[in-house]
Amino acid sequence: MEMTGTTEAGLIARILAGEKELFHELIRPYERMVYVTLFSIVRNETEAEDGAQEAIISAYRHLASFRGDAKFSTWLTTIAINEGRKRLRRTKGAVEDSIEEKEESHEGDYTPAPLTDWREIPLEALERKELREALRVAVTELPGIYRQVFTLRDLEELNIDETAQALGITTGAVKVRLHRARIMLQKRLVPYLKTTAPARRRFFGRAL
DNA sequence: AAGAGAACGGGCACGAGTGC
DNA sequence: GCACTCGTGCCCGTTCTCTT
Repeated sequence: MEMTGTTEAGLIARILAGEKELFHELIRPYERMVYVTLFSIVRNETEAEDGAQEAIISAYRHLASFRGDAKFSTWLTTIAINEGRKRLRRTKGAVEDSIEEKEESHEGDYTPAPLTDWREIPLEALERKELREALRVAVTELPGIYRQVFTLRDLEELNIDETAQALGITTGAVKVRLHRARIMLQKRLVPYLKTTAPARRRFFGRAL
């Protein structure tokens, strides 16, 4: 997922200079990240796929406005988050940030077909299929503010600062939300983790 | 290779805000 | 007034980087 700054900056410059076909090369390493970010907000696969497409198109259209102050991935994540919030407002007809609320409508819509991305979580230690499924469900059921931080930080592996920038919150808030998200997940997954202590330690650290 | 300092991340205590 | 949620500030441990 990492690209060197020079290569990335060079690609962007060439795209802006007219080599539009290079945009695919620029965006490819981040496609999965955009989708997972969208999914963490809308919690609906179809909406996440559509939103990811829209976010990528939006990134292309607004590429000239990328100043390079932050990493491209952070900028792209912000676009994905905004797209997700827009879709959430549209589908719910509710106020912004209603993602914190219990989302009855989406819970009804949600189909639990496995996300490919979940197999790539640092869960090689979590051998049991049922545990992986339980974790996926547990994360899906986290309150929105915690789910977003957990997704960006622990699944997308953004650092604290990038996560804070993407969500428009302080680094302190990121740390606390992440800590609390892990504790919530821990409580939900205790029955599944009893026999996988090493995995528990690796994934949840001292929270367990 | 070893030590020093910086950077980063985790976690706790505390206070503010909110709903009952 | 109390319980609960949330964010801020601070401290501590770990990892990384630089210097000798």
